[in-house]
Amino acid sequence: MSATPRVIIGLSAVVVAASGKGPEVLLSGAPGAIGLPFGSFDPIGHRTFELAVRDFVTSQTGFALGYVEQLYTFGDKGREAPLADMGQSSDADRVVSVGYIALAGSIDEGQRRAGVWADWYRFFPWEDRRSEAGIRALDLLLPDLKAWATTTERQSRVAMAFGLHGQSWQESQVLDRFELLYEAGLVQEAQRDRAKGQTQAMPPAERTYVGEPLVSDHRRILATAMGRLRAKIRYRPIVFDLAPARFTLSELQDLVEVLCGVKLHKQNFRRTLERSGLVESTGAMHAETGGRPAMLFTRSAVSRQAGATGLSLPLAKR
Amino acid sequence: MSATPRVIIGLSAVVVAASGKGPEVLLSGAPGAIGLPFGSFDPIGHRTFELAVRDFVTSQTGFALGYVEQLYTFGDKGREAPLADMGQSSDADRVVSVGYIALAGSIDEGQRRAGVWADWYRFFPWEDRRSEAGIRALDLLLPDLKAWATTTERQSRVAMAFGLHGQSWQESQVLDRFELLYEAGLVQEAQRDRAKGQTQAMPPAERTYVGEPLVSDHRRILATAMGRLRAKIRYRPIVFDLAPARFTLSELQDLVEVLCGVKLHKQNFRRTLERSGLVESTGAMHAETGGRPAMLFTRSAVSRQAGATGLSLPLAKR
DNA sequence: ACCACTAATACTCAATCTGAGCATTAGTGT
DNA sequence: ACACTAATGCTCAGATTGAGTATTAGTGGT
Repeated sequence: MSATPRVIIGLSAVVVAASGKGPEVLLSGAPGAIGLPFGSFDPIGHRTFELAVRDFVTSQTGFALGYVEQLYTFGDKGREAPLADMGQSSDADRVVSVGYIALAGSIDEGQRRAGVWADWYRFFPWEDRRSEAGIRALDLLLPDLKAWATTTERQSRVAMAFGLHGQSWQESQVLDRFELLYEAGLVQEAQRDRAKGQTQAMPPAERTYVGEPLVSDHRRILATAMGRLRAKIRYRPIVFDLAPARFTLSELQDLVEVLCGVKLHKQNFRRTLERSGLVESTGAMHAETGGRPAMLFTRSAVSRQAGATGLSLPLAKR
Repeated sequence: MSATPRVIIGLSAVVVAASGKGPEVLLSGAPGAIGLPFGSFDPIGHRTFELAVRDFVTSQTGFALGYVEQLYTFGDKGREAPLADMGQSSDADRVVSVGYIALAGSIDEGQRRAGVWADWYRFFPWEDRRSEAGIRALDLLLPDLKAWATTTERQSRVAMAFGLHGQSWQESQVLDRFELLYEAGLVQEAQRDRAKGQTQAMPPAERTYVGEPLVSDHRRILATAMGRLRAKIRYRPIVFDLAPARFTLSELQDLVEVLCGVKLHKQNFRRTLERSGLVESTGAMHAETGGRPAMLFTRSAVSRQAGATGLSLPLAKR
């Protein structure tokens, strides 16, 4: 049994930060081969995965991570393209990657410039239902998706995932949507992975894709993270790990909206939020917006307790 | 970098089935060294983890799994005791185990006897808040827990996890509770893991423990699975993967109660359930209970859709 | 000092959901 | 026909939501 090829455990981290305008993820790699921060797990040096993740993210990017949570372990053969720059996996090795989500809190311009951050909607334009660009992105994809959906099973999956035919758009089904686009060949990774088996490079595709690709299966990992984060907002107070220490309710709402890609009903958002007891007002005000000054809030002690719930998301009408 | 010790990927499965009276998990191993079904992942033969899990569970136990979901990847050093019967990991190897939950549906007596099934409350008596035995189990532990909680931080963790001081009992915090008991040395694994480093075996403990131990960190894996399952019941219609094809609402309620270890308010349970549209009545009746015959229901098409929600759990008063 | 403008905050109202019970059946066994 | 036992039905008040309308308290000119 010792002739088995090695298994290499890679760790990838989806590090999310909120920077004034939106959710941004930390990237690494050279142009053309951009991916998530990725490190390999050293069975001797690292006692736990989590420590290893904190470790390599900090040493690669200088950030100290706050909240860290294991995401998923990706082990499918064939889905990952070889990571060119790792230089330590031979063909015979099997790379299994344990993905982590980390929330880096709210970062300032300085920190922002220190790392390579990108708005996550660059990779998933269709996930932003608030912007014109997002709506347009989905409109571009839908005809092709529908053309691909030749069976009823496919049709119903598409309808569910993308909220067609009266189904509602579920912001957390990011992965389902990505998987469908992948299967339908509408994201670049699909073509790349198909080509991989062959010796000859495929001719460059005619197709212009919507959304930028990432190295290996990192876009899938990112989709998983987005979905998890969006779902978790509803049942655990994690937004506060992305928000600054003091914030106005509008800022918090903006943050949630941009993470979930949807518009919320303002008055109802504040109402449920204040009732929840997750925030408490500091005395201070914030008057930089040109309107009535807003109260500054902080997360309350309640929000730090183990069983604390998340936010309700009162969607705004059309 | 090629001198690294090998990493071995183990797969462990928490296979849950509902057998008339309660949730049962599939076990394997010899008496005294009971654990979860465990297999090691073969990087060549297995294309995906999920296939590997289905594969080894079926070959080890004869069951075909239904719903399968990845649980967590456990990689902490020191938490796992060596698995005696694996015989393929040398001391230098690092075993990382990817845990899966699988729901085996509703099993009959024949299937039940074919495998080694155990009521999961054998390992977590305190998790059953409906039975006298469960209440008593917790009462036995609380004094020791309180004695251990010397700092305010510990006290508040204990209070949160076990629903003391007005905090409510959260059925899904199974892992938090187990971790606290472990840290407090109130479960057998704690003592075993501490003894592991030493050459001499520790003298047998005087203490009588509440709840049976499992091999390696399998009880922790099981706790994770229970927590996940209990939480998931609320937001995804997974109960139906444990219920028989046709069931009465009382049977379904029983199933949920036993999984979550709490009593529910009957009328309200049926009300929300019927409103949810997750079930639909077959015409048939079931009259074996000695009372008014009950309508037999099935899960509806809605309950199979991607975005379908779970059940609400209207707790019954004291 | 006064006015227009812009967000932030306050209130309202109806439609739903929930928590708790009380009341009515439709079988089974005698 | 009668007692018993679950399964169903119904009711009511209190809390939560979805959607708006109505007031503020600053800011930037004039």
